Amino acid sequence: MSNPPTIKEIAKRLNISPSTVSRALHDHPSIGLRTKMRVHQLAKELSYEPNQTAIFFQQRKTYTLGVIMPSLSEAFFSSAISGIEDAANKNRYSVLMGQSHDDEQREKQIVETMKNHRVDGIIVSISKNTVNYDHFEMLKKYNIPIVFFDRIPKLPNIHYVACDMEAGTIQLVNHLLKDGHKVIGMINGPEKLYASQQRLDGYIKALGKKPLKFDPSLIATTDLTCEGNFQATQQLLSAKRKVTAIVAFNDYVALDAIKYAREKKIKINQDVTFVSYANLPISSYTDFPPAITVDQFPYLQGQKATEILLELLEKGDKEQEETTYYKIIVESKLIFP
Amino acid sequence: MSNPPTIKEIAKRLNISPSTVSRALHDHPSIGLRTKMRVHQLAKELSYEPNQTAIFFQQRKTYTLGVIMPSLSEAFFSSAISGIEDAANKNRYSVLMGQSHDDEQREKQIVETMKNHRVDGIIVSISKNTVNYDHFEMLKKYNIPIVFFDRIPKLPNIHYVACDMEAGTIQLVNHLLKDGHKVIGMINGPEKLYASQQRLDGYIKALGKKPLKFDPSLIATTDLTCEGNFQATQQLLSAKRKVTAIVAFNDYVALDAIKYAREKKIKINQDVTFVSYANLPISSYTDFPPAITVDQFPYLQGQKATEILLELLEKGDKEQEETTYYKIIVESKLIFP
DNA sequence: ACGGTTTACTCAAACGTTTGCATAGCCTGA
DNA sequence: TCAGGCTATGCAAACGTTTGAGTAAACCGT
Repeated sequence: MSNPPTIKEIAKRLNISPSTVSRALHDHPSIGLRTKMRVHQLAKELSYEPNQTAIFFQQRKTYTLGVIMPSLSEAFFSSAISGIEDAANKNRYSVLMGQSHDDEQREKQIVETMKNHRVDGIIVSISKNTVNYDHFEMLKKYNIPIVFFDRIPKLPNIHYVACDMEAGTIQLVNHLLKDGHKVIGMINGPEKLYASQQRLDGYIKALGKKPLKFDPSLIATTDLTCEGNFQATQQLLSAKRKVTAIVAFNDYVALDAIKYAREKKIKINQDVTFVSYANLPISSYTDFPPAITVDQFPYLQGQKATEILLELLEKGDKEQEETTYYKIIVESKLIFP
Repeated sequence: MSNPPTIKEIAKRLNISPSTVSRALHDHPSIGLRTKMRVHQLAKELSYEPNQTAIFFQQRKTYTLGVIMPSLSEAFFSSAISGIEDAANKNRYSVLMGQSHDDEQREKQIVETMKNHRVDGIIVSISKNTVNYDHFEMLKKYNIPIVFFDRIPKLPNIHYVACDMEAGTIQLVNHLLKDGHKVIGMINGPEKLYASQQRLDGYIKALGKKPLKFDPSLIATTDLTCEGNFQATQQLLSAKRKVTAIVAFNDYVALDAIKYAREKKIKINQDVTFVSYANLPISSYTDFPPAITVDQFPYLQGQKATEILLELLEKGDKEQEETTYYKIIVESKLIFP
């Protein structure tokens, strides 16, 4: 017999029924000690291992979590994934991965595949270009819970984990104000990104309280390309009111902005203070890092999202109708490189 | 009926047998056109979807690849993973992920989990601390092919994809020699790493041809921590023979080395030229990037590894005993940031 | 009209495990 | 002694799909 040993096999050899073997292996109380021992003994001898696919099939549960991210190689997401994997692994779950490349079709296809694989739950950071959420709504019918991560769709009754970038931005801007900055510019990301909105809202709220109201000409947007970043920087630096600080959308944008500013002979963090978001490892290697960066703790967020998903899975079995939705906000923190 | 529709369900409603339905759905030639239509029709109406777990179970195939990396968040690996996922996705395979954190036990456990999940094949970059390869050998019994990636164990008869860092190093050193450098130091990684050996071998071979033979005092090793990097740099800079170029183990090491050198008022890439490996995105943001960096194309390597694994899977079904082993070497390339 | 092929379908087993229910044997207490 | 209650086990169905083997009916040419 070259095939791996099965419960049936063990049963036959011991002249008992498969059900007894199954129960013996699970230490079921109604199985005699003697039989239990014999079963365990033989199982070890044959180095029996349960066929998980059979169990998945039978139990309608795969102990697998689906994770869908726009990109697997981007630092923020890969940190998150690392946190997810660690948390999942600790709870004996496996992780099935997919990357959407910010393509709605691909995202749909991945969701489909994961549904077919019967993952128990899904963590997803939606694609920038996804405008239709049917593929996520559909999962409800299949009883597959979703935890949205970082990029959150505008849907009612969803679970999510994200960083409150509005609050983070308020903190950040307040810090700048306290340091005496009066004219603070912002290089924001594409308007339709939720992340951009949050930053903008925080920026406005923080400034709104102060006499020097919000000035739209101090907001530039970038498409996140290098050229876009330069252009936005140029726009801010040539504004009528001289900015003394610039809030950049993230560290990459900040570094480009700094690069541009240096070419214009501006003294970084003296003439103009640059602050941003992310806390990439880069910062410690560059000579002119942003003065402050808002860390979003992607690893922690990933962990948190996983824990929530696992909780949902546990609950799902017991109380079918659970109407409280997790809306977890991880606090960001100002880092001074 | 709240449960998802099954083949049986369709069969019952149409008063035909499940086998007919199954074959109809697969466009089996022996099913009448009329019946086929009726089946497809009803399947669509009920929005039938095959239960993959049942199929996995029945076919002993999961269309899933296992990927084990030391870390999911490190740039090199996450790029590789991105390549793997893209290649797998294109071939309708899913990817199950695990990170070993360079821990042998965890690696073993992940292999175990993946075997239980009945992944069809595995791509693995082994942990630094793995000294025993039984868990990989064991997979042969289960007919699960492995493709080793980048970090390759010393085992006979294995498939692997890696970058020939020896050749890359030879190229790199030759380039330095051509530029007139006479005394070239090296900051190498931990000796037991294969990656370190390759770099060393390349270094020696490149220098061996020249009159200025290989000088052991020009080799420092680092444990890859920041302090280790500084220390190694110090060692090289204070060597009796004044080095005019330093080959660093990777970009991170190089950046630390450069940082240290700058503190010692050394003019980067003038007094001493720094070169390294990786081509991290960092390089373009830092003021003093390594003058040359050897790109290993992790994304491409990941793709390649996946393609090989898929080929193995196809072959495995037909010719059980295939004795040719893939040893794919991806060529590295010198990049001048 | 009859042997033989083709067409279109059914049957039943198989994949490996779990689990509700049945039951045989034994013990216990009144 | 017997009802009742354990203890240890077996039976069989179920999960959903695929597939080899079998077969009834229709069709063919002669």
